[in-house]
Amino acid sequence: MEKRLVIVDISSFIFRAFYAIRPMNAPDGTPTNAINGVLSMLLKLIEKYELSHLVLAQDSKEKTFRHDMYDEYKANRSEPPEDLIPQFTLINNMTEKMGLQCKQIIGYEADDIIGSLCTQWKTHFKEVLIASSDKDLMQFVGGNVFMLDTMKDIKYDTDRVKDKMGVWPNQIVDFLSIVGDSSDNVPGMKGIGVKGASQLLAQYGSLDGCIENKHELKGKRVIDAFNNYIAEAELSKKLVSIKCDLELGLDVEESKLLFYPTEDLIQFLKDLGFKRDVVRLEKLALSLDAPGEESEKLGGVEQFDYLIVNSETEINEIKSLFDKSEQLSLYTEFKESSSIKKDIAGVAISFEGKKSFYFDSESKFLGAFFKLIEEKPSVEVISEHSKRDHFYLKKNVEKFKGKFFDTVQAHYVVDSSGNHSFERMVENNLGIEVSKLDKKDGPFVELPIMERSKYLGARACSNFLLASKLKKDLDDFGLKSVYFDIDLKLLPILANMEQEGILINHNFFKELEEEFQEKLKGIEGQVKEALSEINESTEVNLRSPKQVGFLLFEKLGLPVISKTKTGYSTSAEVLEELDAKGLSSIPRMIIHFREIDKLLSTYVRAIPELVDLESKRVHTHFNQHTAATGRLSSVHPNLQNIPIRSDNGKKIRKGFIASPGKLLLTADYSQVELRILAHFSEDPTMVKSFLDGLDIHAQTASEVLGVSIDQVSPNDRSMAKAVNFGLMYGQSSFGLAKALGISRRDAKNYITMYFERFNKVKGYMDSLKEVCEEKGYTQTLFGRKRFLPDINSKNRTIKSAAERIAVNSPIQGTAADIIKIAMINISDSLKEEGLKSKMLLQVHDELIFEVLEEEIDALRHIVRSRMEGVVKLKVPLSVDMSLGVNWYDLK
DNA sequence: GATCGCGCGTAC
DNA sequence: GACGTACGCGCGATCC
Repeated sequence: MEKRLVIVDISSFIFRAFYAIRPMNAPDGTPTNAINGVLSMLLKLIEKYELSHLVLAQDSKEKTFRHDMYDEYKANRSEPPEDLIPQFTLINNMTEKMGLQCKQIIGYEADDIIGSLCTQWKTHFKEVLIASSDKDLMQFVGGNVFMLDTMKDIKYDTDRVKDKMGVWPNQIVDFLSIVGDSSDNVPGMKGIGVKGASQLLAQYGSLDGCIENKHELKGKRVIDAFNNYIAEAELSKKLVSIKCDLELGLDVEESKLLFYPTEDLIQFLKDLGFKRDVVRLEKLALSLDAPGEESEKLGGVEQFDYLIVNSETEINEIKSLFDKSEQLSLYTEFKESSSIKKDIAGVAISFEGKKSFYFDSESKFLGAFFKLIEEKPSVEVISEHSKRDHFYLKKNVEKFKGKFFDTVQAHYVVDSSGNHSFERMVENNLGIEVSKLDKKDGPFVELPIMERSKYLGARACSNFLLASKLKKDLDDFGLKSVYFDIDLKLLPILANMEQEGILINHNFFKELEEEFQEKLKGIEGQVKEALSEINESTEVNLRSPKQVGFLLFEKLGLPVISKTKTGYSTSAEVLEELDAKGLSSIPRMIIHFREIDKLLSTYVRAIPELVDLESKRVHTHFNQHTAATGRLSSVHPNLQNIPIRSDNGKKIRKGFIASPGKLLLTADYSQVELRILAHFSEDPTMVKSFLDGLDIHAQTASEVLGVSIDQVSPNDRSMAKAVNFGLMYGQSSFGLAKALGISRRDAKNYITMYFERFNKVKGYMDSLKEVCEEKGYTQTLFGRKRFLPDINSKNRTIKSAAERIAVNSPIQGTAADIIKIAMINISDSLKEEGLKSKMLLQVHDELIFEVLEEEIDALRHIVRSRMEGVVKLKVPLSVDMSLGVNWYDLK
């Protein structure tokens, strides 16, 4: 990071904050508006201006040398307002607890401290910024010194000063000597104002220049002034001149910004009633260094040491590092990026985050390194991508038993929002920039070896440092258990599932492709025919929403149902509505075309492309750091959205098959999210219906409609089902009405009746929002956090969106935690009992296994008991299981 | 020719 | 504006 000093005129901040912010009080009645304002101005500075050093300059309480020169100095100042007085000390306490450097020198004003800092320190910094509203300080602007108006976000350079004041920075002193400064009771020269002074200075350069050329001056008032008030001008000049040679007694490095929200500070702010600032503070802290770690804040790549291992000397050094270290970081680069089985191109390791050792893939010294790992099974391997490195080490280190620390996963557990790329993690947490491979430099293997060792070495070192930082964060935020007991344990299990893959019936996909191809041609023919009947011969690409919109709404003149930001909406919902109007047969045809085309392009054609040539199976990748709630995601291909709802779509599942002699076993949690809702809310009606093993949706309908459960019609049940689901997403009456095709009033009634019947559900949801507002995050049953800064947004739309997330995340996230724990326990049991059946896939509430026929009963037993036994809730967890030769025919 | 945002649709 | 979490296709605009 570039060195940037900000000097804050703290008195100026305090007064501006006091007048800018409406009165507010701590729980004990103390006024707090200035404190709050100063805090947020300081935080804004820290967040926005990338400062590395900060000094607060404070006025002396005693009389200053200026009072000695001039009795009347600042004589026009009234006492500060009553409500502000008690806040001064509190602000001092606060800045002290923030660890900020505050400078005060008896007999001098903040201006003198600022002037001295500027002059004496400016060569140490790339930039010096003065945060004050005192015009006098503009005299220092120039070169790398700027003045900052933090309220208006203006950074004054010399040109801006000239614009604002009419004179250049080096003329500010003379300018103020002439016009005076009413706020400090500086007299100036009577009869000359702002305009006159800037004209004079433009012409003669300085006050002395004016005096020398006194006889040339024009205008009665100006001449009078220079005849009578020269003494006043000279006194004024002394008053507005700022001392630049004060003995500061402060070392540059003592002003380094090491701000960290300590317990003490947080408690202090909580006592003042600043709940939301605490959240902002914690968030900000994530992007800053903790105190005491500044030595690790290295400038960048060139700060690390890079060794290429090419002799016994390095191996011996590594050996001695192994002896004294409990961790090492390892960073690998693969020859081809996407697949799990590809060979590595190079690997760098580091034991302390300072020095790295690089091995090329062909290095004859790798064997020695692997042997050292094997001899030290207790070593913790810090990795950025442990699923990948897990296989690398397992392949090369016989009986590899080491444990991993995965930094991406830790970063995600600490804050599941945002970007977990290596470059961002390292930059945001350590302030270190690491290079990225640039495509135009060619692939990794083609770089010179020095470059290879530097690239991976910098990553190995910075990942080591990152791990230390993240371990501290996990501890500070109470997230160690989520990380170590759930996510970290799941990673090798996911790696194994990915490597296992699932078998594909290639011929089936080819046949289905032809079948769907034919269907598409048929539909295209129908569309053409229908169009020719109305003498419309335009060619339309049915895959283009734009062209479809043009056809339907401009050529055919159908009524526009809704619009997107780029044009007409042609969504299925719109097409259904058009079809219902019966004006044209085309919308229905497009619905059919879209359905088949979607299946064909996204699944039937795409999946066989991803079959691994060796294993003949598809190996999806499960991401555990992508979904903000704690869920997994699946990519390449996504096997978590294989169709099941439509008949045509469901057929695709026939293409996913068990290996010969094996079967697929699926096990899914029944209504897991609603059960979690029942557990959390403790709603007696809902809890009871789960305890009684009833059909929850029918039961809901019966409760809401006040009829017995056997009087519930299928339509009633599906209404209830929609409400149950919508509920967990924070759906409004508007949304429910749209989903069910009923009026908004009916939807609203239904929801009202629902909450009357399920009274505690409402209370639970409200409490989720409240707790989130207070704490700034939501939590799952197992303690996984999701931060929601938007929950306190003043923008209603943003706030309600955050509220819906606050309602949904604990439920969705708890379900995600539960199935993750089940996977860990199942995996343990399979190992313990020596079963050869494999877990292949996870689809949020469902697990898919490939099972040997002779292991069916044993596996069924393990899966059920482990899934249902994850945690004891107020309602039972229930699992349904089926068996089949493919993913479609399940019994 | 590569990249990206958009509209749309699939899953839980 | 209005239903939470994902991934990914084809189109078409835009960048190089």
